[in-house]
Amino acid sequence: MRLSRYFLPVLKENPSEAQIVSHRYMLRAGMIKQQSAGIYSWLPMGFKVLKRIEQIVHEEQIRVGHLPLLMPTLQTADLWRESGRYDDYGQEMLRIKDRQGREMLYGPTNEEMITDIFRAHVNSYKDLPLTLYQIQWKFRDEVRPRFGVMRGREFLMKDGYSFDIDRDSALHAYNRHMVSYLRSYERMGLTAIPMRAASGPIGGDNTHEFLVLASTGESEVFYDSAVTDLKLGAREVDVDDRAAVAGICEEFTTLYARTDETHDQALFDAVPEERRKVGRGIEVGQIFYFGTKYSESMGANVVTADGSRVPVEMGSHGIGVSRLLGAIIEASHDDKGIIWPEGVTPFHVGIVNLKQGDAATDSACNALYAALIGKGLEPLYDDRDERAGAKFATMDLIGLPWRVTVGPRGLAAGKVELTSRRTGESEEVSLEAAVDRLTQIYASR
RNA sequence: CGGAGCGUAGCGCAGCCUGGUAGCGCACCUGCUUCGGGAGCAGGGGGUCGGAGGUUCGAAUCCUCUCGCUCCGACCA
Repeated sequence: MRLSRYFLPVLKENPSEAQIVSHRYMLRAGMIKQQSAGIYSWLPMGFKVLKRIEQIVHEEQIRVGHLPLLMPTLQTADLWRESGRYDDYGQEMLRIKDRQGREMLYGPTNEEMITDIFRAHVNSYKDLPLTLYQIQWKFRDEVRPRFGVMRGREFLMKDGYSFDIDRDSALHAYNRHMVSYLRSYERMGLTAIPMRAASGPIGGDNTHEFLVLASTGESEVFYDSAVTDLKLGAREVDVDDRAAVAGICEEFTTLYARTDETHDQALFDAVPEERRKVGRGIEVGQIFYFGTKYSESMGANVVTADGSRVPVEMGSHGIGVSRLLGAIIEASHDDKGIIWPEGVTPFHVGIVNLKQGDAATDSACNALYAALIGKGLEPLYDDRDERAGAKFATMDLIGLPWRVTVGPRGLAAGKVELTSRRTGESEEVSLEAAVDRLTQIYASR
């Protein structure tokens, strides 16, 4: 993409409504525009990152055998009356009447609807296990939306629902989700720690939240610092191997890590003092096993091998996709702007032409641009007629992990400059070497 | 929902107390110079002062109502 043809309305000054760094940078980098309290338009750059994150979530869900589908944002009140949650959910649920006076709602979550789909089409244990998920917009009429996309009213969420014949199988689904989530977050460059959580309005007793450590987080967290060293990495996991999957979960949940809701001071005190940490975290996902809470109230039964009918065992599992943008920025920025991890960056590399209109730099930039595209990379070429400082400032703000600087001085020696946004380190290399390096860097992503 | 604020040009703000021609910086447009970390000079365009009502010869300014937004708290992916 050539910046001169892109839509990137960057702001020099901080919008007054933005208090936390991710919100400020998302506004300043032209990623979002607020339309109303807690409701945002996603401008091209923001939309691009949102789609990258969504793509990672999809890939990791599909990798473990979960099936994508899409349910509507609007639901009928009837469905929610069946589960009893229509009256329980409270003011957070946005209620709407259609022209016939029928009561509708903008879905804050989809347990009822997925259960309705399930009971209509699944009758036998032979169809289990089954995990269906979607990535769809939700609406929760928060009392006090804030922090930009971190606590919006409208937000994009991955919500998945698992159906199993018995408790053991359901717990395996729970564990499988944990592993899949861990890998998703790692691909986004995040350290997200699973922490024992309280269940809230969804219900159920077995639940973990995934927290990204950040000083601006809304939850207070207590943890053994050794958990931050745990990595899933590139290890192969057979998702049907219950023991292997449970083993990974054990590895990630044995060390003490809890939010203030479930904090147990006595257990915490048992952690070696130098590893005992108290901090704040951003919740970016949660998994629940809730048994037959919905299947019983809504009659989602299956026939077992011996011919009896039992309510299906369920779990639900969510990732806050739009919130992740905020969380990633909170976890990865400096005073100049965002620093995107390679896994989610909107463009792989920025090209800065220091002397736009100069025949040599223009043609070198064009060649570089074409070569990168030829390697399957997406460069953002700043071809605006701006001074060097303005171009650097824009690149730093929008946070592409790599920058290639092309100027007459270096070019005279046949060199361009490859700079890491994260470390600020530069190396002078030939144009071809820069392309090779970048190709290598992204080969594994 | 309790408490506290704020709505003046795309963004950041001043002006309001003490009513009298709507301003500044950034951004934008034109020209010249400049050109490796948000350039300089000159010129230019853009605002129903959130909305409605009232007081007044006259309202951004005073009064009433209303809408919107933000912050702190309680609640939450």
